[in-house]
Amino acid sequence: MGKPIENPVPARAAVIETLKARRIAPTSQRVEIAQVLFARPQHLSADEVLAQVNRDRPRVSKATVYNTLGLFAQRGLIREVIVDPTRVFYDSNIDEHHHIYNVDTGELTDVDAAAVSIGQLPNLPDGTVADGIEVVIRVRGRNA
Amino acid sequence: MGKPIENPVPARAAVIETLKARRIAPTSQRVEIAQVLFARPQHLSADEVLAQVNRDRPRVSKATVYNTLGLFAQRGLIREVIVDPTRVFYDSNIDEHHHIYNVDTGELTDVDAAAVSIGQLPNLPDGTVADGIEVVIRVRGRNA
DNA sequence: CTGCTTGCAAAGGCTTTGCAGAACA
DNA sequence: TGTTCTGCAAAGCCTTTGCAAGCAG
Repeated sequence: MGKPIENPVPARAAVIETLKARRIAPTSQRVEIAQVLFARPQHLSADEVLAQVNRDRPRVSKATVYNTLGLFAQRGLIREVIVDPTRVFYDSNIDEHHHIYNVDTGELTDVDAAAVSIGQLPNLPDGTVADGIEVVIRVRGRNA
Repeated sequence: MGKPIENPVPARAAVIETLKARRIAPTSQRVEIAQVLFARPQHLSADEVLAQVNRDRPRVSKATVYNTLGLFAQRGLIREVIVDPTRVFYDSNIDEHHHIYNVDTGELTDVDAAAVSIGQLPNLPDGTVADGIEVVIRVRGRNA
């Protein structure tokens, strides 16, 4: 017979390796959160992550979700997307890309980096170094 | 002698015209707020506007500042800049341009639209229309 | 043991809201 | 007099923090 139920999206072992690679101790809570995030490329608010992680039963507290998302972002595992003044989105896709933000629905859509060509960067203030470029195309419609 | 103190930056009359042009009733509070905003192109948080308007004496309440900034933004008189999860900046310059945001200092700098060339836009989700494009270059340094 | 983690609850900071009184046409 | 606006205070939301208990090495 095949193996019993396994690989609860994505493989726990793979997630643990990812965390270790960034020098993040793979505690059970962090692994749970990472599994939700890396199930697929997506944009989730802290609250959505909290809800998904604890879908069936309590696993991680709110404080830990916030701390962990902050840690992951700081370590470059995920990316913070600031487009909505009411909440921060965490993007599990860290490949260079941009976003379309639907102001009416709150929906966030990816835009391939290649789809938006950016010319030479302007001069940055002295003493500063670029930390990232984000292009946000705001749209409205449908449920306007 | 010259005229007595006048033109408290910018001319009250000009501001009133600007408001009327957008069909905003020029109440004294709105005019006070508009004068602060349009004294020069700048980026201010609601709290900063509140402080400047009431610099010498109470003129406008916090609630009215928030309501008014929201109204001005909605009417296209100013622009909301979402780059910091802790507060919204209001930009009194509505000409097409982008921003450099210093994550460490919270400083916001303008980037001329011409300094960043954007290629053709990607396809927008159906039923939606572009509402604006914002390029944010995050930098860190100096007081890192 | 010693340091890192977690969780609960409280605190915080920004913004919105309810509603009564004021202002204006 | 009807409508719009303002201000105060309370409420709301998302996020952070303080601190004691839990865990891992």
